[in-house]
Amino acid sequence: MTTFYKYLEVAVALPLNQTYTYSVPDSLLSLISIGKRVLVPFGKRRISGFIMGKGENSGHYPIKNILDVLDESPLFLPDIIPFFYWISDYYMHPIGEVIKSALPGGLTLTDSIIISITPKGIKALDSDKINPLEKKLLIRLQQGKCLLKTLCKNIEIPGAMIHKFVNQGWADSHRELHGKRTMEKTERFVSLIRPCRPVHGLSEKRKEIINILESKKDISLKTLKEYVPKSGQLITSMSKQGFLSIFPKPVYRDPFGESIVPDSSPELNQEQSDVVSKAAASFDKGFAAYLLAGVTGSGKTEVYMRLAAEAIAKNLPVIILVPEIALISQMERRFRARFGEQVAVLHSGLSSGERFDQWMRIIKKKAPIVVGARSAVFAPVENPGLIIVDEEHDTSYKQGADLLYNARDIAVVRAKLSGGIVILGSATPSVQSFYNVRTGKFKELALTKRVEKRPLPYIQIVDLRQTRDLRGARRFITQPLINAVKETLEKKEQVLLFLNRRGFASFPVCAACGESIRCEHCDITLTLHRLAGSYKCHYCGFTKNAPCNCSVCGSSDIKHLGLGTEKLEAAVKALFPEARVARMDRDTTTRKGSILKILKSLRNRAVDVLIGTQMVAKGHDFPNITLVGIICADLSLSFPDFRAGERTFQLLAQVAGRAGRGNVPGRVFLQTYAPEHFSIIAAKHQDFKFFYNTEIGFRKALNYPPFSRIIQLRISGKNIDKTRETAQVLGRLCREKQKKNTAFLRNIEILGPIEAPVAKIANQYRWQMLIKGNKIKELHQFTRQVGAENPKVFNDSKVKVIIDVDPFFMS
DNA sequence: AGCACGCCGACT
DNA sequence: GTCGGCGTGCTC
Repeated sequence: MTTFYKYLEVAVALPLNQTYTYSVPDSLLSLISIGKRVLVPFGKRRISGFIMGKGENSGHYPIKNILDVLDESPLFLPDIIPFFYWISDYYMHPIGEVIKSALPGGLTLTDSIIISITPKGIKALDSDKINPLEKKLLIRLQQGKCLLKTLCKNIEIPGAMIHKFVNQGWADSHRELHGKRTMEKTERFVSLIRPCRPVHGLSEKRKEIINILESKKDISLKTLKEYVPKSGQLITSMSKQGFLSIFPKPVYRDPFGESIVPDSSPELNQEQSDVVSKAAASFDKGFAAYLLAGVTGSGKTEVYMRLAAEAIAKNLPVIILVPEIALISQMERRFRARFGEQVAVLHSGLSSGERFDQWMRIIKKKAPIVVGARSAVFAPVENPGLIIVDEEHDTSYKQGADLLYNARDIAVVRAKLSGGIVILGSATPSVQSFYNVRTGKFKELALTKRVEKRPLPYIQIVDLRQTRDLRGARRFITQPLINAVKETLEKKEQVLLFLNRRGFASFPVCAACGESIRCEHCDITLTLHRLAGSYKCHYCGFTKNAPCNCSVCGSSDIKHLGLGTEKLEAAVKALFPEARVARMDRDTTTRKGSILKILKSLRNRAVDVLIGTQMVAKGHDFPNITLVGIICADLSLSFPDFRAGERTFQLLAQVAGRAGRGNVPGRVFLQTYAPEHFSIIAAKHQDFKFFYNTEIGFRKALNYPPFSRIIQLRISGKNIDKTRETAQVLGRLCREKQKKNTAFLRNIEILGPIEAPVAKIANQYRWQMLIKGNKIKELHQFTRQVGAENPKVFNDSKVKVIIDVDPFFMS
């Protein structure tokens, strides 16, 4: 693998749209290979960069030597580099930052300036010629050296004064590297140095230790101490006496807490084996994309596992993407039961060390199957032969910060680049993916039958408009639902109540003056969390003690309008005092393992009624739930986003699918103010095709995706006027650019700029603009040109402009 | 991103 | 007159 490149092409993790050429000193030549990090001089700094390949000495500028090679083995393989460049190009994101986002975190290092005091500075402290500010700085420095950045932030001292100190010789400034050089974990191990015969004459404890060490090559100090209690002191002294040695040894961090009983593959039904054989037939035959539309409970996971088995039998690595951690652990358990040690996992629930270890296991080809969250699309397998994206419609595949990629979309790209096959699975496919089936881009695979022939639940729509006048709890839990809950509880079966909003009340309003209680940093009302005794902002996290008086008129008479899961919980407890109620939302599941705890108590029948937000909608297996109540189906329908209908349908269909997964058929009550809305009707009939056919008509009429493509520009800044101004300038620049080019004028539509639906979040004023067109290439070209011609607008430190290609959330 | 260079306002 | 603000430009 070693590559004797004299010159290297290096990508640095900075917002720069190019790579840089470095030369390699002879001493480091043998250490070079693509995918390793190198430490390079960059301007006055030293930073880490990634080796992308062979560089050229063009002779146009002097080339610097790299300073060091930071990795023993590469972090990525050459085959993934075209994928990185594709992403950098498509999402208009600097290549170095793309790689940084793709790799496990904590690997980039930079150096920063350290300031320390000199003897001359200490002497100056005694002088009476210094002013109080200077004294303050000297006293701080006397306590120890300090980062320049921290110094400026913590003590309010102008940076210039620090420079003056350095010039006067009172302080010294030098650079130190930050970040870990290696992420390997070591533990202290003990081994015997020389045989200690005879052992008689030694104490019992010594004999015991020697016996253990003789039977093993080495043993971790921790384990040895467990075998021989209270031996810590003794081991140390034995090592000092030269009997044994204590040394650090790299250990592998095991993220799999418990071992799992192996399973064997069950018999597939006809449909499942058809799907498997159809997809498996295209292994080794180049790129192919499939949409696997399978109703809930149709055994998609088993299909995934069979295909994975076929792939690794052909030596093709497999990646399985699952939208979130709670579901990953389910998927992971099933894959590990089948494939054991061949499975690696990658998700944010791992510690950074565990994550790194899994990464290295994959790259060293010890685990051909990777199960993980969206970032696992970057898993360092070589030329993946099969990529599976489970619940492909799920919005959490879209990364919301930094590099704004959609893992589902780039999974298709990665499969294409590696000539593998990709399978997108869902019970409620996205409009985009099904459109790709209709246009022949994807092939359709279908699972229409539930395994063990479980019937689909019966879904009844309850029109909330008829019950509007009722007061109290019955206002949002209607009589038919109350009756059904009662019946279900009497039969000792379990109930799931779904409400997609957490907290107690989302709209606290003053009864005296009508003013609502608002966030101090966002343009939004606060939500009362009664259990926590506070009002919380769901956008920035701001909290305020509750109860509190109206900030405008001082009245203490606050009405708590708006419904959340906490209020629902209180209402259920009032209506069914003997029922055992549990709530599952972000507030009750912050601690690690709390989701599993709730699921466990549900399985053990320690809970009768589960109340939850969309967290409960996602694929969890609730075997004893026979009744699902959807408290308000319309909450997601009113979002100012063209995908609101799609999300609503998906959410409702998924929640309804939670009912009756055991042997008992389920019932669903779907409460809504819009019973005639097609998303609701489609959800009632669990009819994806009906939903699609209606929705696609609207998309076409309004020229929304999948018929068009969108690039969103998000403008945000602390200053209300400057932000508005930048947004408007940007709008004008885009329109002027458009006018100069007939193709742009014909093919591109510019919408906005407008103020974002939530105009301020965390003290940032927000504007947005859409660039819409039928060809993504043209949108890229247009946006890139506008960006290149107006770098000042796009790189302003006061007002940030974010480019989001294929935006998911329009608010 | 961070760091240096360079050009205008309020202080010794 | 200088110190120090931050706009502009560059990093192999």
